[in-house]
Amino acid sequence: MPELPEVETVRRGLAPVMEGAVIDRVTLRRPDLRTPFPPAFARRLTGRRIVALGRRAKYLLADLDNANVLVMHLGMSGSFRIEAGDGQAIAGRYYHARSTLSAHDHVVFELSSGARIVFNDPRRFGMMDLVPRRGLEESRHFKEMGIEPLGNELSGRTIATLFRDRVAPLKAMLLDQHRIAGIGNIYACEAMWRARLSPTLPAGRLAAATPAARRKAEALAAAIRAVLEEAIVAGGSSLRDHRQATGELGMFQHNFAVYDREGEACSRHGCKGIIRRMVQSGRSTFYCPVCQC
DNA sequence: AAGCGAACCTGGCTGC
DNA sequence: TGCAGCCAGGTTCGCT
Repeated sequence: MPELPEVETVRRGLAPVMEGAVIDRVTLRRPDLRTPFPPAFARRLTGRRIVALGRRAKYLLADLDNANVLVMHLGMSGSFRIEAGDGQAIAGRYYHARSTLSAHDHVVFELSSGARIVFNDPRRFGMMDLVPRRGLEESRHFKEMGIEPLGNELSGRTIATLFRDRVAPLKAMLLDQHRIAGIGNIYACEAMWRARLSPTLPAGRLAAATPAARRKAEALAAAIRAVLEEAIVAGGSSLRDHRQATGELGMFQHNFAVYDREGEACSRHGCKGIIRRMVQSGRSTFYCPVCQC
């Protein structure tokens, strides 16, 4: 499911009920997700107050009052849902009533606010870990992680530096979390279309010392920033199963220019192209063969 | 070392 | 209706 905009949407949904709440009880309904839960995971969380809920790339970070951070990743199919007692408002809003847990509800957090937070993940590519706040940046999840695309670092110059001498296709570089972190298959396709760049362009070409290359790198940086920001405003993209933690659907899928639109007309003004699908490093790439060159 | 492909796991959809 | 095959928003490992 979730790329940066979906994770940010989930964070914004969870923050009002999690921040300031104490974790009364944690239930693990299986021993692992993609990786095992760390030792004594539930016990170490119990009784802790959640100070803040943050995000780094596609990771959610719950800061705890004992200087540890609960690190969570949604993988491909992970989602959170917020439940409350019947008719009980939390932080001024109503949530779904408590439901019977289903087979893929793997983790349940019961909070002092009365909220119950359920993590569901059919494919179990998600992950949870507990890491000391000091040294978080050096932990295995974040040590090699690339820049935050909505932060100040992203620019044409940065892209040129990150892609210099790389011969791999642009699409593969955008998916490489060690360079820019948070972009996934949908937003890589959408950003390349917005910047009118070919997915097969050797990424290093954007680092050439020519005005044209500089313009392309700037266009790509602007496109990445714009598409991620617009998607966040729309509550992310709901394809099969992504929902916001509040249960609402994201709406950005209606704004896709290329993703999952094979065979449709390119929507760029004046372009007569037909959207095509190709496979790059095992993933579908959607693009317009006419205006992305 | 960089760049691929495969693997992890389940469910939904398509076509026979 | 049943079943095989393919595809899916991510990450990591292992092979060239």
